[in-house]
Amino acid sequence: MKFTGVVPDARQRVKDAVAAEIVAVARGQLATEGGGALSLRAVAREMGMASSAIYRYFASRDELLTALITEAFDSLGDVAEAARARGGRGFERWQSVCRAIRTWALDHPHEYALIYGSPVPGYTAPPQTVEPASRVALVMASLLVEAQRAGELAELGAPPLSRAMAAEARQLCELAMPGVPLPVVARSILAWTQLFGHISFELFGQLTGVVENPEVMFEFEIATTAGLLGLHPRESRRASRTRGETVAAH
Amino acid sequence: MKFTGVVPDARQRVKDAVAAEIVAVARGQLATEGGGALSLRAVAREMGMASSAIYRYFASRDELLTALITEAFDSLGDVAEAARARGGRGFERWQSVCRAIRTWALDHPHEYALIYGSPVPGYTAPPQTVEPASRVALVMASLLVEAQRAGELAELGAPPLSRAMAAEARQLCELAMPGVPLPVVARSILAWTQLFGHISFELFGQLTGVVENPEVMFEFEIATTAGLLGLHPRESRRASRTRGETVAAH
DNA sequence: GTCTATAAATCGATAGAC
DNA sequence: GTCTATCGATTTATAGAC
Repeated sequence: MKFTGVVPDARQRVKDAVAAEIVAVARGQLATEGGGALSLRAVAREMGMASSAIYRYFASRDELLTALITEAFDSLGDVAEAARARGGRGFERWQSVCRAIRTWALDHPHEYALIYGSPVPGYTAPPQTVEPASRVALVMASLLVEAQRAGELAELGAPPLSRAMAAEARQLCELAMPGVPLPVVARSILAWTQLFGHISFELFGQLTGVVENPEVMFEFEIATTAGLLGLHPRESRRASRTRGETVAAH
Repeated sequence: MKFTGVVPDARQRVKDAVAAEIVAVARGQLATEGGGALSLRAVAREMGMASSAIYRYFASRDELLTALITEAFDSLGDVAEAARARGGRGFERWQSVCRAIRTWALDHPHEYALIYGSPVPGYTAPPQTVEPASRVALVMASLLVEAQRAGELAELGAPPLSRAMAAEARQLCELAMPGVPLPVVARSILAWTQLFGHISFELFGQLTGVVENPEVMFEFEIATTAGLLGLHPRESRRASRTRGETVAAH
């Protein structure tokens, strides 16, 4: 009943389990200390280990931080992909994904702060974090690609993009949103920064005293940015298509 | 030529000057350490003082942090108000203020991170920071109030707000934007979170690999959100007013 | 109002025994 | 693979001399 070689053996599995527990404890300390003050010793203390033992699993504090960051991005990516999978079509799916992202952020405020807040001073994220970090954005991009294919994107009647902006949009279109009209690509970046702008403001306390109920505001923002993209709720899609809506943009 | 009593005397002026220098040195250290790791001793070391001497000026680390935060908010508030003063009218002034805010952020990335990034763990901002923090938002609100008065706001033809969103907008309207139509008030919050969402993403590195030239993107976003508010560039104002533009919301 | 000295902690990382 | 011990640093904050 023992395996060696290709199959990870028991030794390796135990090692992985301990590493996972270290990350879990570190994640818990994120709440009280913040990412910048993450301490290997404190993690070891909480686990009842000697601080030096941690170095068998993570070569440095930065490496543990990297594990935390990729874990957070992957957790958010999972949630976004799950919301896409069960989110219906068109506007409803867009709404479902946006809500899922916000809910994840509210449920994991410190992990959100770690990946979308101020960068940890003295730490630079290694290239391995790029792929997990891009998952959420790719989910949103895929929604627009599929909506376009399904004919669910209303004509925008938007003013033409500036030459420079068109170049930006073209690049991103080829990279992640093939087939989507350039004005929609351009606006999708706006929707993206808007979405996370709201969440950051809500989570970091900038909305207190300004907005009574951030969720109400969030729903309004989802609907408005979706409208900017030509993603309309089912019942009003035909109406808005014939209206020929436009918004001035250089 | 000496005054005492109501007028701050020389002694007090010297004290204020030293306090200002402490804040200035601390501001410099923000760059390398980040707000969470701000150290009174490091400030004292750089100034050639004993660490204990700092306590004559700031009772604790948190108090120095508060000074840093209010200073940053005031600095940004000054810049925004100056941009409003010399920014022309309508769309051009909106553009001027948005650009000024972004420029300030790019010029003061660590102060921006301090006030708009992840909250410093274990620190809660005292009430005195609220007023400086609200200055930027009030500048943007005042632009809309004046544009409305001057008849520079195009009719939106926007879908009606949900009941809850209308209540939010009404409250904010009475608080900061009297006379501005509720749909514009609602969208102004969207524009606000969008603006800072872009800046945070740009500054915190979320745009790398996605947007080649963030400034191009920013200009597009300014134009688009301004359009959402009914603030159009001068030459196209009449055209867009007759188009009766709409965007689905709710 | 600035200094020295000190208390009582914290930290990352390494060496070497077992 | 975990331990003890250690190096060399860091920190906030206070006490008390001058």
